Amino acid sequence: MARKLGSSSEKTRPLVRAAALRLFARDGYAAVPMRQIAADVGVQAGALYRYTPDKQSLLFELMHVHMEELLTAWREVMPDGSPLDRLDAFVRFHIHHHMDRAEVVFISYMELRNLTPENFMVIEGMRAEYEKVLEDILAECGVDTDDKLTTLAVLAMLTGVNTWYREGGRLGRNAIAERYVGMVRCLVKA
Amino acid sequence: MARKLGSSSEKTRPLVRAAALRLFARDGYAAVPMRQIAADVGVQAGALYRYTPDKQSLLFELMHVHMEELLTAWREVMPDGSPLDRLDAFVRFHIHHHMDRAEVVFISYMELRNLTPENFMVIEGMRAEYEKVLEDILAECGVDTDDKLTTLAVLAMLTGVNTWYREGGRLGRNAIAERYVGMVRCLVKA
DNA sequence: GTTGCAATTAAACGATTGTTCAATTCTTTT
DNA sequence: AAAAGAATTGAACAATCGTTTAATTGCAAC
Repeated sequence: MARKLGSSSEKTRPLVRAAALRLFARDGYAAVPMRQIAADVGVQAGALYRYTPDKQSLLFELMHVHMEELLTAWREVMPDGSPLDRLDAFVRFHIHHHMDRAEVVFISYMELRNLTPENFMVIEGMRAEYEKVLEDILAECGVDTDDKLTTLAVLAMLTGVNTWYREGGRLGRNAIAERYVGMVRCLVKA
Repeated sequence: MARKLGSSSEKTRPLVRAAALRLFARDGYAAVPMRQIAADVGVQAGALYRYTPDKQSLLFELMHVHMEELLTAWREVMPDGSPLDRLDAFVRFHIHHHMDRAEVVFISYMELRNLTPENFMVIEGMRAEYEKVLEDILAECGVDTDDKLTTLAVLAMLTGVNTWYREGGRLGRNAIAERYVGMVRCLVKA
């Protein structure tokens, strides 16, 4: 017996999230009034509070769901092969993810300081977990990971794609990913 | 005949800038009330308007002065040697700058969208100019810069140091810079 | 069609925002 | 010491913020 989502509430909730995501990404969390999110959904401000307890939860849930999806998506894609294969796979995964989910990725980097301390710790923990994924792969590839410099440098390079990639550019998504694969391979061999 | 800076005004202006810089970097432009900047300086909110026409100008001037100093500082340091020498020098310059002036660098990346459109265009132009510096060096080094991917990847990698470096870490500033020099050299050779 | 509940509105709340300004204090000059 | 000017205050401004709530609408079941 499938659970029906017939109620208006269940149809509107995703719209609220989508509007918050779009506006937070465009103008920044602090600069977006609840009234503007409401207007985007086509509703009055008070109605939003049926779908979220407050503005902070709206931000936190966007980031939390995203980080969970990021971590589980990698676990599903992670191959069993050699360390170098895993590194290539990680680069492709990271690049594609950062192009496909540009808005929520952007928020997850930019709005960290607008989280309450408790919420920040949760997200920060998951971010560290993801960072550890790359660190372990690099270590298996023979990179010295005593200090995190190489790990952070590679991650910064890869994450940078999020700030400049726009759909319809000259290079296709796969071409971009392969270019990054090449660069990371080069860094690992040295 | 040297111009004296005896007036209270000329002594307070830098304090206002310093407080704004510190607070904008810590909490974000939109989250910092003028009253908090005033409190940091040890003054009432109204007094701030002797030193800045409005809050936006406070942000813009911080970023504008910074970008000007960044561009002129490079011109003074830029060596005459081979392209590869210039590349090494640029990496060292960029890394040291991003460690030394962490707060204003951080603001210049994070608060772009809180600039008015006119102010944004000014800063964006200077950012593009700085990007062009690296692009030209890479081109001279034989890197294919038809698309900006390599340039942006290198720049993102280098700029990343701003997010994790903290004074008193395990690695010294020079050691960090030389590690980045090594990585960029490796990327250029491939 | 009436009852009952879910969803929404419109208005209001107190707090806070950037900014202004007359009144006051401080500093310098004469 | 008096006068002038600069600097600062403290109060007020209108606007806007996140959030609450009583009243109203919309919709489903009987």
